[in-house]
Amino acid sequence: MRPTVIDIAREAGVSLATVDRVLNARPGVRDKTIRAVNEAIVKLGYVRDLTAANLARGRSYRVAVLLPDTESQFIQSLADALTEAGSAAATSRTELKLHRFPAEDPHALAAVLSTLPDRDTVGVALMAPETPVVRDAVRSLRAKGIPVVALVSDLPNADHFVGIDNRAAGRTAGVMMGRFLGGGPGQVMVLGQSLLARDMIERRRGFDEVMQRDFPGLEVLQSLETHGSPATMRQVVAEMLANAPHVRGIYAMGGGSRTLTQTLDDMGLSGKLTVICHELTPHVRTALERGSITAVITQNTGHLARSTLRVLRAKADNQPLDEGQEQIRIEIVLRENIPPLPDSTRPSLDDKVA
Amino acid sequence: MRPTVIDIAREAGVSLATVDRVLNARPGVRDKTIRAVNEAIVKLGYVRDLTAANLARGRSYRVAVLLPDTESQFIQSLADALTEAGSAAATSRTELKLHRFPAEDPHALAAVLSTLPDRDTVGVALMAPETPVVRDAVRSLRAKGIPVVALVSDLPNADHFVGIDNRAAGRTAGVMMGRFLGGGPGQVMVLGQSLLARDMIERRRGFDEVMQRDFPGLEVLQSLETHGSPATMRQVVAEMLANAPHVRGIYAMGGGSRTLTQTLDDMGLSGKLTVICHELTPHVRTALERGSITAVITQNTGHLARSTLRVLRAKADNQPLDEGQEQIRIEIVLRENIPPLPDSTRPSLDDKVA
DNA sequence: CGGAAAATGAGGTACGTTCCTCAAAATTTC
DNA sequence: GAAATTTTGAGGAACGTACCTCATTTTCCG
Repeated sequence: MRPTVIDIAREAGVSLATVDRVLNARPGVRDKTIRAVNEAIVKLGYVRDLTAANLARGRSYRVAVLLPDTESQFIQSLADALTEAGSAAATSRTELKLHRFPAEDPHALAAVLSTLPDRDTVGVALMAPETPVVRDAVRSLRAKGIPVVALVSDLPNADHFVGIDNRAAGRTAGVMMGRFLGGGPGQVMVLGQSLLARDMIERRRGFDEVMQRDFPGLEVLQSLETHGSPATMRQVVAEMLANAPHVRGIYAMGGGSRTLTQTLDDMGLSGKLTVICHELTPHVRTALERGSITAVITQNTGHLARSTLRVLRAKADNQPLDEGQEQIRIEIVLRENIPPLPDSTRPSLDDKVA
Repeated sequence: MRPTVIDIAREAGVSLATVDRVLNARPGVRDKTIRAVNEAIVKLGYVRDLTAANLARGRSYRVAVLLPDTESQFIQSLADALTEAGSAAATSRTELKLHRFPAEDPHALAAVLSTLPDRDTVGVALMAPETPVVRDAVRSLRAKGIPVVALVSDLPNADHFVGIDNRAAGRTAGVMMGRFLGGGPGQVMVLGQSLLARDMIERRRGFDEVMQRDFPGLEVLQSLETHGSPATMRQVVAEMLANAPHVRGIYAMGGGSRTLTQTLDDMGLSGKLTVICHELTPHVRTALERGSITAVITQNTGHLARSTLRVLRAKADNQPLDEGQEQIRIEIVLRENIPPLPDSTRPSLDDKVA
């Protein structure tokens, strides 16, 4: 059997109360006694049973996640993943509340944030651009002792960032583009919804870095902003393709992949260009299968969601993180390694619904 | 507050004992009563507190993992990951025992397996080739109600497989090779330690599939077996390169990447060929950075380890799996997206060691 | 309708920890 | 060495669930 606090008390020759004081760093214990207890802990290899501890503490983790209400498949998929991770975590005293806020209204966001402390929320995850309002709201939460996690797009004053290294993601897109085009010659188009968000800037920087250094034979054209509007996208792409006769690749840094592939389809260019984009949404999946998108740089929303919960819980408990586990991978998806949609086919030992 | 069994009892108008019988599927309750309880559960949104349940059950998960004692960096990294995952899981009543067995001696393996039931092990994970001895051992464990998980290389009679889809991995390697070589012309060499293990066979199959279908301009040479011996590897590669003048790419399906890059270095070919291999070991990492390996298809050992534990626990509890989470990704690593080695740099709310 | 069988209730103990109170012992201070 | 202070001990209640026993009620069957 695993040793319990009682074993520690016996081994250290002290009472249970004292062991408890040491374990929970409560005052009123002599150094000498603390040492004795710690030695017993080491000697017996005691490991605190967190499930029992949480039960006794009556601790439960109320966590809030705030996402913009943009109608993007990626955000939708992230929201779904969060909801699922939340309900899976319900069995372990964790409760996740998902809020959506109007993307263009930072004040609405701030308003939601300010109500959280009342409902004893132990942590907040936030996907939002870095505006002064957001920055202040984050600061104020942290001042109240509530940890804040930045989701997908980093916020420098958050406690932790859950998402990929976007600079590296841009570099990865760069190598793929460069190698797939055989190093040149040719031109490459770069598209982005908005060139202001931190993640876009970093992707572009990483992409350029690699293209300049490793593929000087390829000319990277100026970034085009599409503002999330299908019409703009269509117009901008058509114009560019008309003016730049040697375009062989397109790097779509974020969003709008649906409109992009449709535009290319309409122009009869589908499959003729090397197209690299971000986020493996359902639509991008089929585009990959059809061959109208060549490669996708993506981050797994399930992983993002679970990591968010784990990190918030760890922060709430002031426990260290398993950095390796929280490192969100930059995944490269080609037609040949599209992750299968989950479905289980294995026989089980026993099929009763427990 | 979250509803508890007591609330359910009150709501359903039955006693606590009855609720308990329903929750734990014990006999002696009328259908009508079962229905009433379940309605109360739904109505109040009751979620069983697993931490309390496990505590009450006195349940603890003793899990055994068996790895061959091969001195491969991949296996070493897997062993490390398992040990780490094991100690992280210790706080939640899980105990992992790691066994190593002589790779060429299936009987030693069987011997270890047969001792496990005595020590009330609730599940076993196993990385081993599919021999008759192993097959029987697995069958016998399952007959005793102990779930068995196949690690890295699949065993058809296991309860679950933790690892990547090796056929898809081979296909992925194929597309990368094909595209990086611009579709041809040229020759591609394929190396494997042993062409008998299930994972190797599947990788080869996937690779060929893609090469034949999508890159007919590239000639894939016959697979070469290296048997894990550096000398053989060296000889085989040298011979092949001498006989096949148009080799532009090498696909190393498993193991021996260290010897391979060294051989290429010695021959002055480093960086001149497109080399794709498997598993991001420390050595492969540096080879990627130096440019002597072009791309790596890998599976994350941390993920493998954690998934193994989660799956075994779920199987032991007869609970459903989160298929999405247990899906091990086929990761593509290039020089530009090498995952950073973990190190934390964020400021924390508070630095005390809790 | 009576008796047997099945279903339910009441109550208790246990899991390993937290956190509390109050008393007793040890140590420090003057 | 007595008083003040600090440290320690003993014990108990609680967290939410599991699982046990024994008594009581309800239902079923002939």
